[in-house]
Amino acid sequence: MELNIYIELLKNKNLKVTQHRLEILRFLDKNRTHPSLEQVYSYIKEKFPSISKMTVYNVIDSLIENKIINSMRFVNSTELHVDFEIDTHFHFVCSKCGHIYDIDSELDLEKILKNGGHKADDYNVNIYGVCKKCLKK
Amino acid sequence: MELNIYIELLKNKNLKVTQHRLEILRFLDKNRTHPSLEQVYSYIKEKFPSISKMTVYNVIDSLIENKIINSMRFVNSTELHVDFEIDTHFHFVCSKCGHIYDIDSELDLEKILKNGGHKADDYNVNIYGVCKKCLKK
DNA sequence: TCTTATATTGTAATTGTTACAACTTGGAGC
DNA sequence: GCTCCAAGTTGTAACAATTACAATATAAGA
Ligand SMILES: [Mn+2]
Ligand SMILES: [Mn+2]
Ligand SMILES: [Zn+2]
Ligand SMILES: [Zn+2]
Repeated sequence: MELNIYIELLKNKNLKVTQHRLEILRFLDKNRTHPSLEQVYSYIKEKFPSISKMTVYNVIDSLIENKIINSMRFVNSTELHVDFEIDTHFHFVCSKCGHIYDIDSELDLEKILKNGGHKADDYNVNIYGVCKKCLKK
Repeated sequence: MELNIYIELLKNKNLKVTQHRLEILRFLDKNRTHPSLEQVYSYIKEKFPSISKMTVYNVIDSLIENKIINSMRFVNSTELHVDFEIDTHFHFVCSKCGHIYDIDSELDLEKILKNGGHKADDYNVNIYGVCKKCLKK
């Protein structure tokens, strides 16, 4: 059963395996649209009508903190967005349709931070513009 | 008089030259620390004690919209930050001291978006980690 | 100086996030 | 399985960032 994937992700980080965490992980895995917390909450509420929004915040926090998922903010949005994909990639945000595209690319941090002395853990690259689809209209 | 620089920036975009806009521009030019709106408001209130926070939002909005200044959000902060510098560069955010460093680098958008069909206007690169100074402690 | 489009203001509403304390539950050890 | 406790969940309330809006004031062109 595929749920085992998520169970392992959690166990590897010594996180308790709860129904909420499993369902949120599954949702994020199947929906790679970079949903906001509100969107995660809307979805999860259908499965667990009595779930608290605080639980969504808590679950997401623990997943981010343990690097099981990624998070990002965009200039034009006031809320945190999350991404099941943790491997390095960029994002393209369309100002017309709002869609957030994955862009397969990565930074050469070594080169960029050359002799600057800073130690990087992570990064986000957000590109803003008009997407292919919207350009065709 | 140096204020002329800011007056021209505004006139070139057909924006009215107001004391508030001038003072906010001067503040951002002299303080390249990527302040949040709250920080801009705190400062400007000393010069214009009766200024409304809404004016700060309006001024900043108009400056961003007209590409006179830049704006960005960081995953660990809930508020918009602004930057007088509009030329392309990256940012490094220290998780210890919170300082936001400018990193002199740029993306090769052509290469990154190759045949993807999207049209980019702008981008933000945020790198997270521990800065030089904090590493020395 | 007059006029008008634009900017400012204050207030209130909305939205996103955090704090906290009481209650519940997963899973380790028996 | 049963017991126990650390970790997770819940609800509520506070707080913070942002937006909406309508009334008033002002910059700048005629
Ligand atoms: Mn992604
Ligand atoms: Mn900068
Ligand atoms: Zn689009
Ligand atoms: Zn630091």
